[in-house]
Amino acid sequence: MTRKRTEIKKIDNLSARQVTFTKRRRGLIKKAHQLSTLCDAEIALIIFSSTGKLFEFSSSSTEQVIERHINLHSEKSLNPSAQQQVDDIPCALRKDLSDRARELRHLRGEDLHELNLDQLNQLEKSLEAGLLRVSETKAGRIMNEISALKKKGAQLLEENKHMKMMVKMQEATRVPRNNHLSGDYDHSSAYSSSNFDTSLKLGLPFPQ
Amino acid sequence: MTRKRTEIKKIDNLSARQVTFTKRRRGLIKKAHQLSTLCDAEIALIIFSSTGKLFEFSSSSTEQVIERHINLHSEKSLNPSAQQQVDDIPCALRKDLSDRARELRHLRGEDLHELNLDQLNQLEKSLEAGLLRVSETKAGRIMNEISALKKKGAQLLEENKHMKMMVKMQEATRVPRNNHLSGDYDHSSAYSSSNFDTSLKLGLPFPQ
DNA sequence: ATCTATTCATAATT
DNA sequence: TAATTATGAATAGAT
Repeated sequence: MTRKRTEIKKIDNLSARQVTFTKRRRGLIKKAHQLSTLCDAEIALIIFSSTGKLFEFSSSSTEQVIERHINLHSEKSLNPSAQQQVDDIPCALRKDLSDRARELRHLRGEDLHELNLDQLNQLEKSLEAGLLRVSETKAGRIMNEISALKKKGAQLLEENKHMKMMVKMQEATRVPRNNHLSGDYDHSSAYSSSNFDTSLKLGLPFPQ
Repeated sequence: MTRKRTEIKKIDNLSARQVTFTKRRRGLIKKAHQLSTLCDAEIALIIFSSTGKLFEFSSSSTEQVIERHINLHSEKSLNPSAQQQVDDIPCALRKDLSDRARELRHLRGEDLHELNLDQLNQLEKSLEAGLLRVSETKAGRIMNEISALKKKGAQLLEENKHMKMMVKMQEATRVPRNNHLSGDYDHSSAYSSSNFDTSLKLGLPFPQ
């Protein structure tokens, strides 16, 4: 909303999207808070980022507002009253369960004969979107690993140099004061070998 | 926020409060919509006015977002095992339910931060396999539709030819035996027009 | 409801 | 990642 009029459609660039998400999320929560205070309204705001992270604001408690919302909606369908409690809930659960199982099968490419062409198209879109996100996440993860390894590598190189210098110095003064220097050598050796161990552990996240 | 800096505290004057509520509520919902669109976030916004009236916005469905919110919070608190005896089956069901919900979210590319690189690779493979199957099924379905349409087209062409011949013959013998031939013409016309209807219906599976 | 002066939010930039 | 700034957007008060 500044420097340039912003078109309201998904921001392609990932990092720009993340920055905008952070800024606008803050702004939105601020406005929600202001509205609830100024006008004495009860507000719940639930935000899941595209990476699945949860952000929420509530004037009271999110659970409380959700409960109020659910109550309002269930009042419409709450007449066959009492005896369901033990019986009906498991039934609804079962329904949910089988719905999700079916959706999972479809996402795995099973039982596709149940679907018409429109549903297949929709499913294809959903799979493509999911795949894209997974690939993006994986790429990001890998880039992080690589840069961490590079950093570690540079660090090790540095330590290597240092060690070589130590060894050289030691050799230069080898014959005189033999006992003292041998003690120094052992110490630096133990130090560097423990560092190599650490680097090997850091390498392990790639087991393939 | 204009004409004068507004202090964020409850507006005393009732009508001023109502006016502000209306204006800011609209603004808030607009911003929520923009955020969800720009950053591909899943958002639910629930607003109860001080008079108890409900206003809501959701990028998908409020129920869906609420469910996701509840799932996230209930997964954290799932250890106390003892007192379940009667509740045991529903509990197992619930576990199943949330497991499947999680798997579905992952397949949709949500909450991927929960997964390590191995799991991401596995998920990617699964999505690719599913996508392949869906694409193949879709392609097969489309090829079938096309060949059915072609067949129908050929059939219609044949019938067309036949009709033309009939008309020609009729014209050649138009003046004599006028009544009889007119009856024949009507009959074949009705027949062919019903066939055109059939072909149009077959075309419908492609609504795009 | 509409208008406008002003503050606020934020896209681009650093 | 965190500030800064120029400008578009929201809105308080007036009509």
